[in-house]
Amino acid sequence: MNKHLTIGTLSRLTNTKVETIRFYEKSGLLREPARTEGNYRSYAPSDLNRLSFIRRARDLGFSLDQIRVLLDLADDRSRSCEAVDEIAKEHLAEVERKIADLKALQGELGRVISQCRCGTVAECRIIETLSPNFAGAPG
Amino acid sequence: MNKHLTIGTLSRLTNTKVETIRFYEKSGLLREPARTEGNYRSYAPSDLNRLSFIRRARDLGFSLDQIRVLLDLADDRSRSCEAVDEIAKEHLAEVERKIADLKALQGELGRVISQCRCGTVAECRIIETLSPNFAGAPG
DNA sequence: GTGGGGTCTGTAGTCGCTACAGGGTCAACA
DNA sequence: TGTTGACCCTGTAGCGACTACAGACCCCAC
Repeated sequence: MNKHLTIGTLSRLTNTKVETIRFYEKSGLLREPARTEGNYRSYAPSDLNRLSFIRRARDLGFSLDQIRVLLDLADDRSRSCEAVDEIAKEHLAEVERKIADLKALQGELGRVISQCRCGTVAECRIIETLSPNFAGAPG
Repeated sequence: MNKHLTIGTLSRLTNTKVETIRFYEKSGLLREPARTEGNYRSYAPSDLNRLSFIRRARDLGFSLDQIRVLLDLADDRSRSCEAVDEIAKEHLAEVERKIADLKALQGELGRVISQCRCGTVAECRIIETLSPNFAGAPG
């Protein structure tokens, strides 16, 4: 029984496109796997672990750079996990910044849209909001 | 009195980098301006209007494609502004989708982080959450 | 031996800029 | 008049995280 996996199998198991797996390899997140005689990539179970880790971290919105660091940290199991905590907290802070930005945007867009009386473009409050003060169409 | 503006002046007036203005031109959002004898771009006030419009729309998060359409619509002032309204509403809906996604992420990240006892990586709940079920470090 | 699926490498596209390199232009000042 | 220095020009490459080809090769079943 051979435990080695083709890239397609890995792709299905981790719900990751084949191209993305190759991209992770090129980016240094996955090491270069062994090859079959026909030059096909041949993955070990540990590669499946590693790719699953990457995908979960991506689902949580970590950048590839952050994941690179997390993977390095995860390899040394005796070290303190402070650094891990810090990356996660920094990421959470950024997510919260984005939420705040988008909420402000949501409010502004909502206001603009609510003023639209759906007449002609000339009366349109959306276009008006976007146009500079000295009146007239932008073009 | 010459009302024509250099790209640098336009840049300052609209708080847009010079490279970005040239990029908008190449992308077809701004038409190619007249040139001076020395081959400098020479902008008319209407270009200032148009660029201001683009920048406000960008601030509201509209894509360049959406802005292209909005600019076209704004040019025909007698038409109904329904299409404008639709673009804005679609954009708002997307902003709201993104907020929902980020909030879900925020919750998940918060939960993961709150479980961290800040011991070693081996005990780290953050790494554990990311790692596949069959235990062990990912590499 | 033929068909169809999988895989290979390499390159280019996405979005909205940003950052150069390597030159030309122009106004002010010594 | 020469020279500085700010501004401008074109063209290209980079960012992040993929995605989508083209054109070839491999492998298995029928």
